[in-house]
Amino acid sequence: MSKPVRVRFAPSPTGGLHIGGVRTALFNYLFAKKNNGTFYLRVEDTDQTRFVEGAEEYILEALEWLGISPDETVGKNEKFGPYRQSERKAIYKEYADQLIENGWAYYAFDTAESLDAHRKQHEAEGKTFIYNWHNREKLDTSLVISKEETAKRIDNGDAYVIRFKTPVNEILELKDIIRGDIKFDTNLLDDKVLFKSDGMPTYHLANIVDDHLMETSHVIRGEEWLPSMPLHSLLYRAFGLEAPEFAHLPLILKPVGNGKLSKRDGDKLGFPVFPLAWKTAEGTSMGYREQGFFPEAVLNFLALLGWNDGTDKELYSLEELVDAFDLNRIHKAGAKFDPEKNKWFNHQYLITKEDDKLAELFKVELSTKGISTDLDITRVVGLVKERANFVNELWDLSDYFFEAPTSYDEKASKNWKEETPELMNKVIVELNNISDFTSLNIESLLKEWMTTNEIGMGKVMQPLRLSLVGALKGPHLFDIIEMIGKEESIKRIEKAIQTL
RNA sequence: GGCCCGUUCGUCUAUCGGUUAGGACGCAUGGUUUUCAUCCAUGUAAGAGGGGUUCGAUUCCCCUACGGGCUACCA
Repeated sequence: MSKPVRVRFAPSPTGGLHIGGVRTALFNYLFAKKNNGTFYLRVEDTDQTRFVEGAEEYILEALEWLGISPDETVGKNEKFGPYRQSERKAIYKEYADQLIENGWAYYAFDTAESLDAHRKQHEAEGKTFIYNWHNREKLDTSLVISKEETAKRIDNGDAYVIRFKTPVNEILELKDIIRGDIKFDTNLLDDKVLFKSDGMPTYHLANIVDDHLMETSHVIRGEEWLPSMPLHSLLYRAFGLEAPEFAHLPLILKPVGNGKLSKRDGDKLGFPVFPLAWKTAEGTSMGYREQGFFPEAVLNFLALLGWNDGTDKELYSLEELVDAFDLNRIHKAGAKFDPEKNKWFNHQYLITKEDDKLAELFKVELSTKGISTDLDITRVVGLVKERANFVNELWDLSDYFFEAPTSYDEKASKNWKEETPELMNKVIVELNNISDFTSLNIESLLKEWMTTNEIGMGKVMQPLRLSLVGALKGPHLFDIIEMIGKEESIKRIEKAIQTL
């Protein structure tokens, strides 16, 4: 256990970073920091057909927004660079050749069409086609022709791939940190393609070579990779290398219905599955950032999806997560994504944020709305923030501070009785007489007036709120009166008298 | 179809053989706020089924069911 901890997040730049990928990155980050190790990012772009412009930049930007940027990656501390697999082609070829040399791999000349035909035929007969020991010598491979013949075909330009020669009759007993011991029968494995005819390695080869060269100590990845673990383990053996430790994370499932969370679910169900908005030809998928989520809240929620430290604690800063994190305490089963709880986390972060920090964010909103004001925004935010889940809800919760109501809530208007206008006119008189126009003072003077004249509080307070706010909602009424001022308050009451 | 992983309240989860099966989200009710929200209190609701092992199983083993993943010259 003296080997330094080095873990990686290895996404493919094929689109926006999915929320499941974010969690994988987070758990890698937490594990690295917990163990004073290194968290690096490697770009797995070996499939040129699926490359998407801008995806790599998006991933880095997303991690940066979340505050879990890698220590090493493309263009940053390239200790074992390059960190883009497409730029490491020559390395993989060397390793593939080494495997051929040692008899761990072979050339296969089958065309995609002929393999397809084989599969279809097997399917028609109710059988499964597996490319492995039981048929590899009946197919078009270097195993059944001479070295010279093989070399000749390659020189001729015949398209070939390099396949792994999976050993036979062996039960592999592998260990996963989260799942414990897992057994695989090598006879059921297929001879996976390691090196493609386009000169690029497949994921499997590149992954093993790079994890070794980049001195990876632990491979923490999604459960969808569990079936590849025997192949990867065998590859390490073939290279005479010690395998890193493995931990396969449970998947994040759809909130409703069956299956794992997909990129399309978010827009369909009204919550983001991307950290940042992601634009494609078909449209833009919403992002956590754009929806007003705080990165801390997203991380906190994600961390608790499938992991907990055994206590009842739920709110963790990133530092606290690092401190408490333990791979062994990750739940084995997949977890359904819960948009409601996700919101709750954001609410928790919002109400504990300092008012002036929130005010800064809110001012941006206000200026895009073209609102200019002399009001103390920090105080406004402080008065309404506990009603909000997101910064972008602040406006709807506080618009009456900035603009007089243009309509009155229908239900609440029932509180406007026949005698109300007369009462409200008296309130105007009282307000006019107050010189020290502070919330506390207004409150005590008005209440005093109501008690001495034996006027029921409800008869005054409800219509008054309706006049000023337009509905029966909002913070302490006298705070509102002080904030908008004597003149504006009276104006609004007069308008209500006319309108209602 | 084959292989692998999984299964505690609606959801996220605690429990490492003996508990009134705990917490959180959600929902409901009550209190506070003569508003709304916050907050507080209370309630709601769970060990997939069947076999074992054991004095005793949610916990260990097996079977079934169900859920999930993989099964490409994609990652």
